[in-house]
Amino acid sequence: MSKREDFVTINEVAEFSGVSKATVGRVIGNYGVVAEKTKQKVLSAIEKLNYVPNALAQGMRNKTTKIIAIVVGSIKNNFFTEIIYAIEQIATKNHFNVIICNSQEDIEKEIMHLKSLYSRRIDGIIIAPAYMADNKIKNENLYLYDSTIPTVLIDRKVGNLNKAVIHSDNFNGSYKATEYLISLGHKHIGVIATRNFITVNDRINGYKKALKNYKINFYEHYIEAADYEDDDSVLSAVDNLLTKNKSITAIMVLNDNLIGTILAGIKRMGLIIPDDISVLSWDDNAITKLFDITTITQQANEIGELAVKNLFEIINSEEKVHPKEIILETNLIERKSCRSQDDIKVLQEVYNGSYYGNE
Amino acid sequence: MSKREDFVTINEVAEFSGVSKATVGRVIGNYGVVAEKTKQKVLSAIEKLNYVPNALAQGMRNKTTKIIAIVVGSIKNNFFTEIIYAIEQIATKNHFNVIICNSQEDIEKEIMHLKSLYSRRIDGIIIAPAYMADNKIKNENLYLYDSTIPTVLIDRKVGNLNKAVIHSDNFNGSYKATEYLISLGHKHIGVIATRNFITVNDRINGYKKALKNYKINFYEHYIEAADYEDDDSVLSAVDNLLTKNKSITAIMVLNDNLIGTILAGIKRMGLIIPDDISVLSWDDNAITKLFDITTITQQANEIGELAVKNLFEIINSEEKVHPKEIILETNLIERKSCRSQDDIKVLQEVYNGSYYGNE
DNA sequence: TTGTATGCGTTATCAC
DNA sequence: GTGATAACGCATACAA
Repeated sequence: MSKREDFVTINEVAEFSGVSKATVGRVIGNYGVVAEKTKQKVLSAIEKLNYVPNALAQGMRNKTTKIIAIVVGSIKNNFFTEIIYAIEQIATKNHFNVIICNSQEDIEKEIMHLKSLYSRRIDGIIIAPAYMADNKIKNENLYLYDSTIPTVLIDRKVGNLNKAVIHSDNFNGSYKATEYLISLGHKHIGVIATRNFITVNDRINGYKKALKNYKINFYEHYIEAADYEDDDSVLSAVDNLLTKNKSITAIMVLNDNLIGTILAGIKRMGLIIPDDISVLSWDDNAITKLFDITTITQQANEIGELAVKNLFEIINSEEKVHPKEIILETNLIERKSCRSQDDIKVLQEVYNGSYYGNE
Repeated sequence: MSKREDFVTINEVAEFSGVSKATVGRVIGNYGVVAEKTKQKVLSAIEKLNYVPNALAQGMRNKTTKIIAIVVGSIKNNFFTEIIYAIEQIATKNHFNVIICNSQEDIEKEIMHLKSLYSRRIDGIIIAPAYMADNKIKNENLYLYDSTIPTVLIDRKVGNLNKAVIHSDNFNGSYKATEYLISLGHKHIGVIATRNFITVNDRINGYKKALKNYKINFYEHYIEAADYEDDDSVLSAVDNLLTKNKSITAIMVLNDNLIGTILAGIKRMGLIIPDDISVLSWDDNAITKLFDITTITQQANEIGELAVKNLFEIINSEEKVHPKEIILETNLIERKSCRSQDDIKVLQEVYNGSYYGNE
């Protein structure tokens, strides 16, 4: 690799303006005293030479890099993109740069990134850890997660790391959603979700809890797994769920990147929403909006904002440990994709003749 | 701000293993000769102390940072996200970190970012410049764009910067799209587009050229501007276009982030696609797929890949100047949102009785 | 086979 | 008011 040696240094500025680099430093750093005339000489030299201080050298000297990093599972995921956006906005305002790292939900890749970030001595890390519900951080890597670099976890909490965590109330969000469907008279509620993330687990637990509280049977086969990167797996999840379980009247979708394909699958089966099947999704996006899908939303923007703000708080604090858990409420946005079962009962009774049978 | 001074240095490793730091350096850098026994001592010290070399110091010494940056208008935009994703993938494979910068299509912000990146002495920059068709780079900032830091421009070409550029063939893509609509018999084709980006200009020019070639009148009022961050502006663009110009039979949408709202607007007016109005969009996303919208696609992933690959080529080359223009073809994905006008004519003739009138 | 010494570009203390 | 200089952590030429 070719090395570039063509950046102007403070020495060249000093030479050009006929003073020592100490004086140039005083002008740049705005400290000490400099004669007005000297100052002007230096400033004009800086401008003429296009001098921009070397941040690496500053970093070494000052022990601060003005860089934070954000590590997420995928930057194609809407939820993360919105979080990153919020983080970048605020970081920039504070004159920080943001390094993005994509773990692809792979722990090895995540560790590789953390090591690289650690070596850069960045000032802070925001991470949505790629840890599944059943994973643990290996001892040999613990120093990367539990370093003295200020760290904020988002979206997912990891074991007993003593770090600030910011995430949605997945359990209650799902509980509310299930409760809502139950209130419409649904008793057979299917679920489609991706793999074993902690967040998804919480959502499934919320669903189970609601069923239990309302004394509704839970069936393991009402839950179908799907891989959002594989459309076919999503389509066949819809197929399986609805053909094997004829009594299902509503589907809860626990991940936002599934809804598009699920709608396509439902359409393919010739079913109408909400007449034949009710649908409730997670997170809001162009599709849920356009199709008037009732959905549970997370405060992605707020998660991002809170993450940076808390990170800066930690960076600026003298304390070493900052345990803290912020749990954000989810919202149920009621639209037109869920139908009351009472209507259907009426219809069925009409159809069966029993409704007017009493006349 | 609290400074951290708790990172293990090469000196501590040396001390711990009872050798000089030069020897530690030899072990880490895998150069020179080290006795096997010494090597083991050092390695175990590194592991015990969790030593990770300071990349800042390495950067100063080696004059390379292993960081590249990507500067785009918005990281919420699908097109850019896909490009960033491709870049991040390849950069990581090459042990580079990626800094993302969001210019919000604001030149001042872009310059601020470039200055910051310049100060970090990063190894390369990929930028989608925030320059409108009529903008020029001020002389005082030219050094930021025309620095010796390897640079690749994407999506948009800027004046006469002697840099590698990678972008889609917007002109011909739009020409093809217009031609396709004309071939279906459309003569009154409306356009909805965002503001004055060079890319959009090219697309409009392609549209005009096609009309001209097929001897079809061009009307300025067939082009409506809309702001994708303002749903109302999009809705009223649809409204204006279709109520003021009753003869329009097809709409071309020149930016992908508009299509969702435009579909909503069309639906609101009670129009059916493609029976009442044909729609052709730009870029492919969840919505165009779900609604079977015919669209022009750009090779976003390829643009990202080519951008990094060319960037690395420049980084590894001895040459100083790398002018180059790679123009990627767009594809017309024919789906079901555009209807042949012949069908309609037939229908109209049936309706008017003239079709069977000759019998 | 290993150790010593120097420079990368800043910042800031100390001396004049 | 200004200049000389040390230190940050690493890589490596040179010495031993």
